[in-house]
Amino acid sequence: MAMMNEAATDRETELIARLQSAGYRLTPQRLALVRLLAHDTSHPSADQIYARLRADFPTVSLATVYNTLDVLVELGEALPLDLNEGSTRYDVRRPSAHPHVVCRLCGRVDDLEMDDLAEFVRKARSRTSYGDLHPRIYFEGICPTCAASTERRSEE
Amino acid sequence: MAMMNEAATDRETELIARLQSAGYRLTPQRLALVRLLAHDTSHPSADQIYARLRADFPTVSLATVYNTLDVLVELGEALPLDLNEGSTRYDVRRPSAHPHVVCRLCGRVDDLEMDDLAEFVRKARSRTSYGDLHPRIYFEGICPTCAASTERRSEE
DNA sequence: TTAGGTGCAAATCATTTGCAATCTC
DNA sequence: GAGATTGCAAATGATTTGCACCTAA
Repeated sequence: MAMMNEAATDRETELIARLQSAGYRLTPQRLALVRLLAHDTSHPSADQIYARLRADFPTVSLATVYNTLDVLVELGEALPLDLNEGSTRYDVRRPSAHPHVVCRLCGRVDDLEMDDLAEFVRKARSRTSYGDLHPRIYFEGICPTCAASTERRSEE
Repeated sequence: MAMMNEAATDRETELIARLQSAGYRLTPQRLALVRLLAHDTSHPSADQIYARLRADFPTVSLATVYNTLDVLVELGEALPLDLNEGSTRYDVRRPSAHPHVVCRLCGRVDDLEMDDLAEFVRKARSRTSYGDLHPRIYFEGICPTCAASTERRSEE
C-alpha cells in the first residue's frame, strides 16, 4: 500500500515536471486534473474527469478538459483508449501501450498484464509489410461484479 | 485467382442463405449490398458502402445501409472494426475476430494472420478474473505505399 | 393484412472549433 | 503586450431514431 501511494505521488510529480519542462503553464485546473489522473486507476472518460473536476472548479469547461488531455497525449503521458464504448477513456498512470479488459455490461476497465506482449508484437511485425507498428489490444468480457449479479438474477 | 473468386462466390451464397434462413427479406438493395461486401477486401466504412451502393440504387439511404449492417453483425456475419479512425469499418469476409493492421496515414486496412492468436487469448484468460473474453486486436502502422511516398518526399 | 423495409429529416452524442475575454511571463 | 489558456456557444460528423409510406408473403 505504501508503495502504491508512493508510486502515485511519483507519477503526479513526474507529470507536473513534464508539463512545465515542455513549456506548458500549470494553471490551477491543470494541476487539479493532473492530480486526479495521477491517482485514478479507473481509466475515466473526458466526461467523467469533467464531472469530478467540477466539484473543485465549478466553472471549468469540457473543452478545457479535452484540451489538457490532448496536451498529455501529445507529450506521450496519457494513453487514449478507444474501447468501442462510445467515449474515449484515458490511462494516465501507464501511458505506454498495454492491453486492457473492458466489461461489456458496466464499462469497467482494468489493465491486463501480458508479459509476452513484446513477443506478440514482434511476430506481428514479421507478418506484415506495414512499418512503425504499434499495438492496440483489448479484450471485452464480463467483470466479476457483473458476472455475480447476472448469476444471482438467473437463480431467481 | 480462381480460388479467390470461388471463395468470394461461396461467401456471397452463404450470406444470402443466412439472411433468408434467419427470416430476413432479400430486397434488391440488400442483395446488392451483400454482393458488394462478399467481394470487398478493403474493410469499408458504412459511408463507403453507401457511396458504392448509390451507383446502382440512387435512392438508397444511409440509414438502410446501417440497418443492413446491423443485421449482418447481429447474425455474426459481419465484424465491426473500431480502428480509432472516426468511422467503424466492417469485415464481412472473415467475421470471426482476428487482428488487423491500419495505416495511420491513408486508413488502409489489411487482415493480419496471427497463428498464435489462440495462445495469446488463452494466456489473457488466465490472467484476468473477467469472463467471456473476446479479443479486439489491431496494429497501427504505415502501409508500404505511404512509406514509399514519404521516403520520396524526404529525398527531395 | 401485416410485419418487415425504406427514406427522409430530425435527434443524439462525443468531440472540436471560433472567438472574445483573461491571465501570465 | 504577446502568447497561452479559458469558457461559452456553435459546428462537426458518425450514428440512430421517429414516422409515414411501401411492398411482399
